[in-house]
Amino acid sequence: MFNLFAPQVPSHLVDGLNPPQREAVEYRGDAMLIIAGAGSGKTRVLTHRIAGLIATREAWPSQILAITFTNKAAAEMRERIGQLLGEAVEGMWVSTFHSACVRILRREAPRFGYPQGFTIYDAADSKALMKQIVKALEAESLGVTPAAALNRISGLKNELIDPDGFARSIDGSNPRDTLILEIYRRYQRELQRNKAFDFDDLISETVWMFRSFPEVAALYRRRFRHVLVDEYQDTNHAQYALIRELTRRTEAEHVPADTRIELDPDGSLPPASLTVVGDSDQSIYAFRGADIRNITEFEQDFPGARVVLLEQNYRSTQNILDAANAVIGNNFDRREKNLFTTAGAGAKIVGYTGFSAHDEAQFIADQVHKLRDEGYRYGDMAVFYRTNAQTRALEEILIRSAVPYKLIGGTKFYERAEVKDIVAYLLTIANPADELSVRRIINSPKRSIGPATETAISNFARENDITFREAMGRAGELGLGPKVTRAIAELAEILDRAEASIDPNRSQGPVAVSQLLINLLQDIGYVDKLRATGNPQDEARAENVEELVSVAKEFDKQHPDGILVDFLTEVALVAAADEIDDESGVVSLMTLHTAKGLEFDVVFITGVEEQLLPHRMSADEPGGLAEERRLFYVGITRARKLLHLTLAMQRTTFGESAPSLPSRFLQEVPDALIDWRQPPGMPQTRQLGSSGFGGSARTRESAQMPAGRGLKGTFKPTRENQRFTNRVTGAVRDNSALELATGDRVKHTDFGEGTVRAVLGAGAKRIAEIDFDEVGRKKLLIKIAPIEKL
DNA sequence: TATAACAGTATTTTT
DNA sequence: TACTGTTATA
Repeated sequence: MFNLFAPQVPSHLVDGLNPPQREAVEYRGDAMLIIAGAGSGKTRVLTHRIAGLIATREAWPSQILAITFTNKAAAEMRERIGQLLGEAVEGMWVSTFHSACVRILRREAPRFGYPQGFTIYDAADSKALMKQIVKALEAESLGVTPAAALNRISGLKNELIDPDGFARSIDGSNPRDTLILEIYRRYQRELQRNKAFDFDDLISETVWMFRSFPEVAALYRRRFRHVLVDEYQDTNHAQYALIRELTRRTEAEHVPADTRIELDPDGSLPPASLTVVGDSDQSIYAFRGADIRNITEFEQDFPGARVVLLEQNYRSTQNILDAANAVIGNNFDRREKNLFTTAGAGAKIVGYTGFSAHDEAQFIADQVHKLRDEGYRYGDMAVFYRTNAQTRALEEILIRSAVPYKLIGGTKFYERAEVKDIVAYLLTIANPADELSVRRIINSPKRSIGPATETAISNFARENDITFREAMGRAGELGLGPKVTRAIAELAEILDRAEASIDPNRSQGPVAVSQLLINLLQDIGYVDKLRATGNPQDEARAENVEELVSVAKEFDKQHPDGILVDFLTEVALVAAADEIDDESGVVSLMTLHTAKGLEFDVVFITGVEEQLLPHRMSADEPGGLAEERRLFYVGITRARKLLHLTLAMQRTTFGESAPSLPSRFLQEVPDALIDWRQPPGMPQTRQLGSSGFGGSARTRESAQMPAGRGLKGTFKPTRENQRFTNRVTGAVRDNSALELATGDRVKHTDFGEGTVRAVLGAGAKRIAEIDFDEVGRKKLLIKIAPIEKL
């Protein structure tokens, strides 16, 4: 037997670890699977393991590739390793799958006929492209929408099935499949023509590249001797294949000549060591092609792999863990695992049923204020929801209640039209072949270049076998009117100038990204035109554009040698969770998916209702319900000290209000663990059943709750519902002129009459603290509160 | 070509 | 509700 343990990992890297954690840090071998329950200290194990490899000189930093789920997690891991080693580590790759692949692809781009500045299409870009194709093929009449086609193609790419492979797998008798195939072919052709990759391509094309160029793969295999992958349960087949390619043995014929690593007797380069960390119970991305088998079959895939189980939880109280264990225990077909802690029972889980989504939100706002008074910071609290649509009511109430918050994800900064416009300019400059981006900017700001003109340019380009962008440079030959010709020529010149200014061979050296952006904005007059309208929305847009300039400035500061494509890569790959700023003292709002990997002292899981959690759409997907349950489990296990489960009796979708039922998952949480501030179900119903809502504890695997004694039948918006004291609406009014003083009596549209206790802040941010006669103390933003002085 | 008005449809989750 | 796409009109 070889010595499978490290030559003395320094004690400060293993002290204080429990035995399995310690094993995970010290084990040496080709493959290790760390099954890490929620909160079991896996980040610690991973960072200590990497630091150990470097400290013992078993590996140079540059021989390490660590894959995380978000860029933020990557940055944190890098920093923690630096702290453990007492110095910053250079040359180590810590990044997401996508970032790592972009890096490789850009470096190797010339080998497969792509420019280094190739464009990365985000979901919206892909959709725009797909819309054109679907329209051209009239596919919609056959029931193939752009979204459906993209979904299908994404699935294929995740499975590493290219158009030819797909062609082989279908029998041709299914017209729908034949159509999808044609769409897939055209879609890839367009991407190729635009010199662009979509998100899925980043992974799959890297795999293809490695397979087509074994000598290139060998370079990376030689370099990365230790590969570590976090959140392994959420890897899809393409990502799995990528890992396999990287950790494969390199045959002697492909081993680079100048290799200084010790080779095996047959001249081959032994495989790199692989460490993966994951938890099947937290797999929530099956819809995106994540394949749980990657983790469940790891031991077959990598014979001799060591498996380490981390079950001790260092995050949550026992009550929270009991709830989590009970819920996830309802998923059959899983490896038994029970989280435990020595932290003590802790507070009970708080339950609350609102009359409406606004009412639910009001409870959260009140609770946030109360907990803040008890010493929790805003930044230690988070609100989770299943769908982004739920944010509306939450935001309305939080604003009105003066709760500082930040939406994580959702309609992101980079998805705003004006920001996309400017980014499209930069994309055009980096990759003139990207016609999608050129077309996006050609008439924005308005230049009187309409569809007819665009077609003319496009035709001219085709006839002369040049790109759309090149055709613009020959505007004079298009035979268009003088005004339009000048507009096109002018834009082409602006772009030429911008391209020239970042030419690395330029005598003064290339201009910084932020300077490029500033010059460009000057040239096109984008901001000025927005400001000129006097429309407050356009003012907000102008501010967003300026925000982008600050982002570029910050980028220049962080990466003094960074070039435009680096900036664009960063922009293309920002993840929702990357936005979280730990220092800012505000409550975080995010989806349950975004919450993965994070933790907060205080957590609110909202909308714990049938049709929402589990979501209605999951009902007819195989395994959908189990995945929803894992999502709920992920949410529960984010909480360190205090967990809230909230729901509403009725919820508005599409502007239509409909009654909702408590989630079946609520029944899975032992009654004794929940302190219901406002239980679901009617008072009468409550006396009948033990768990507080209609029906037995029997859980059906259908989307509907047992109808018999469910709320649906008994619920009427009448007298019975009077017990919902906070019947909150989203009402606001402009109250900026209202002067309030302590002791004033006021009347609020939702809360009734009350007495002002205190007025805090100044100007637009004045906040009144009011004791309402019926519903207790509330904080309100005076500017928009629907109150009047009595 | 640009804009306004209207009708129809869509919300699951995301790198 | 809110956004997108289509159509009518300036």
